[in-house]
Amino acid sequence: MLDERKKKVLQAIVEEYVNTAEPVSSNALTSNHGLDCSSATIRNEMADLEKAGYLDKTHTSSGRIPSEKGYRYYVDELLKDDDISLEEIKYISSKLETKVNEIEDLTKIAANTISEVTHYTTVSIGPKTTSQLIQEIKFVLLGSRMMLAVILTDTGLVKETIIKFDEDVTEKQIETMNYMFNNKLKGQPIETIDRPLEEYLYDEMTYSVNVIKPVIEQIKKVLQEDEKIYLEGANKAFDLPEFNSLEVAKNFINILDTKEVMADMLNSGFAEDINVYIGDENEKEELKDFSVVTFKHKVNGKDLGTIGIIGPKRMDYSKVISVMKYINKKLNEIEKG
Amino acid sequence: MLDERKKKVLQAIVEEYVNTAEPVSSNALTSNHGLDCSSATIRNEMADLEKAGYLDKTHTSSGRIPSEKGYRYYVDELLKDDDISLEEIKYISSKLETKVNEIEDLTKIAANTISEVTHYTTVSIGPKTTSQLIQEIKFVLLGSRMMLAVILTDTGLVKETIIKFDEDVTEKQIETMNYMFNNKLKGQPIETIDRPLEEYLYDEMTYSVNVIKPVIEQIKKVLQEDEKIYLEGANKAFDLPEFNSLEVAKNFINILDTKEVMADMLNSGFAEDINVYIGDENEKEELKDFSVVTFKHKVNGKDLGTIGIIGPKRMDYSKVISVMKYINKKLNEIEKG
DNA sequence: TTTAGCACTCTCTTTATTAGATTGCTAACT
DNA sequence: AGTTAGCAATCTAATAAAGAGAGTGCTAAA
Repeated sequence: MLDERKKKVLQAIVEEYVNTAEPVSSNALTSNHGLDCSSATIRNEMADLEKAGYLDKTHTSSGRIPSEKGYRYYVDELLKDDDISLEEIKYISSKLETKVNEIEDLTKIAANTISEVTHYTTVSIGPKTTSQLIQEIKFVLLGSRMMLAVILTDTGLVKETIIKFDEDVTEKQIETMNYMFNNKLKGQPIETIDRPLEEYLYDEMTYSVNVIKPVIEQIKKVLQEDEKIYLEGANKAFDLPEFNSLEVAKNFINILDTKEVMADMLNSGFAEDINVYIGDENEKEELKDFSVVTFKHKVNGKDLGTIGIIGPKRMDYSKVISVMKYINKKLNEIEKG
Repeated sequence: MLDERKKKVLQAIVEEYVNTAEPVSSNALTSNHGLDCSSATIRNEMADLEKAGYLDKTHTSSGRIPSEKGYRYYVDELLKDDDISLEEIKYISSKLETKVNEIEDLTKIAANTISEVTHYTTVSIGPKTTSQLIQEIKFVLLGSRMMLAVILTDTGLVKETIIKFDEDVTEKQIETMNYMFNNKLKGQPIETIDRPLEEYLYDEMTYSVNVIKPVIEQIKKVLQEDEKIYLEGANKAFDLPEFNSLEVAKNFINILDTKEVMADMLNSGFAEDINVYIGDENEKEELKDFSVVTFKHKVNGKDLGTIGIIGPKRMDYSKVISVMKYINKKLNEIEKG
């Protein structure tokens, strides 16, 4: 357990380092941090904190930087979650009040807003289709060989897909098919579309496989396909000094380009709605030099998508978490009001 | 007019520089380029080419690099447009034969293929909605306060949008509205949805403005909204030596992040189907240090989207153009066959 | 017209030097 | 026992100097 002064010193070092990106010297802490003692005393405290693993040095005679353990302690114990200005509140409110018709757009707007306010790169993904129930399926004939299938889920998600046929189909065929599909799938989880069901549909349908097959395949495809990942503010990272190394910059761009890493990151286990992964805490090898904060965006318990911030370990955790909490609150207000 | 040997020297320098990214010395050209003369002779030719503006030096005693004029001459006169290997042909063919139901997907696949084969970053955009005719509009009621509008254009593009109402609407209302909209808009260019038309619709419709207004607004919005821009292989640029400068790298990421620059680039005037813009030839200030090759992808004269390659001025124009031409040929074959 | 030869120029790399920042430790102070 | 001043030791980062290497331009000969 850290005593009060050690906590203060650790907090001051994290905040100072987050601001300046330079190792923090004992001298720098004597003023403006409410630590009423000399630099020598702070040096002693720093040495203790380093021994305990909360601080690191870049070289023997450098100032200190927080270690991952230090950041973790800061996030768990010292963080301010109301680090948000009036201007920021205004900006966020105005952005979120934009009317949108599709859930994914709302998540995108939230991700964009977070990126704008925090100056970090964000990635976002829509709600997971698996785990949702099919509420209704509608077929709309477009021309004689093309159809649109619309699938509604219980959480209000709408999925559309175009289906093309190799032969002409009639309104009547479409209607029958639509009835069959709804009959069988309504209220079912999306994973339901499995082999037995497919066989049932093939059996029941009296007409050509040329018609029924593309429908099943395309619906399966659109329901199973990975959600699109949206990126915001990729360029913002390049304003940070840690990205002045080409290797880091290249690495970062590579990560953002690898959709699987991003998707796994956003979909990984959520004990809390807001999760912080610092450096090595990230499961993915590629992310071990970065910090990630994910934010599962829910309204009334319904999953509406996930937003992730990727930045340096020297991230302004207070700002990021304050903004996320405020956005969460605001979104729930809007949805209910 | 350049004599045969000067052409050969210029061509050799462009190709050598494209390969190595190093200024080309007179010595490097004496072997392997079909130039049967000494380095001193080549030095004389190089001096002439430099005076004429086709070559540049990085410093007084360095080898030569092509100037923008040099690249332009190469592209116009010396380019090979069959610089494509059997493996590449096979790879491209297999990628393009993937069945797709939506036009935009085809353009995306083509852009992805180009990026994979050339190792440059590509951006792509779907067909322009303006300049297309509305073929049909379908309304589908989803629940009691939500509707899906599907708009078909003459080129086979399908646009969908969800519309939400503040009051309950009936199937019958939707049907009437659908009839009115089709009656008025079928066969019309998309720009048709203007003030007078809106007024006509408001007048004709007997029911609540709460119903008709969101429909018109949302349809207008979806038809006018900017096409999405898809990016492929942003990380590939970082393997090129010209991106070893942080400034250039940052610049590049900034450009890719600025959707307007990309959209303007892809939508700018097309005398030809394939257009090459070298450095300063780019209209956009941001692109003046890069080269861009755009490729308007058409089948049977129908616009299906545009793909652009962004890379260094030291781009492998022969490879890029060969690949584009082959893809163009292949896409037309597939569409017709 | 082509080529060999060579001085000249410029970059890039390596090494050395120096100034500056910060720590850790010791000893004195409260 | 905790705090502080003082100072040697350590390391970085910036600057300067020196030398190797690559390539050109020019002159004069083939």
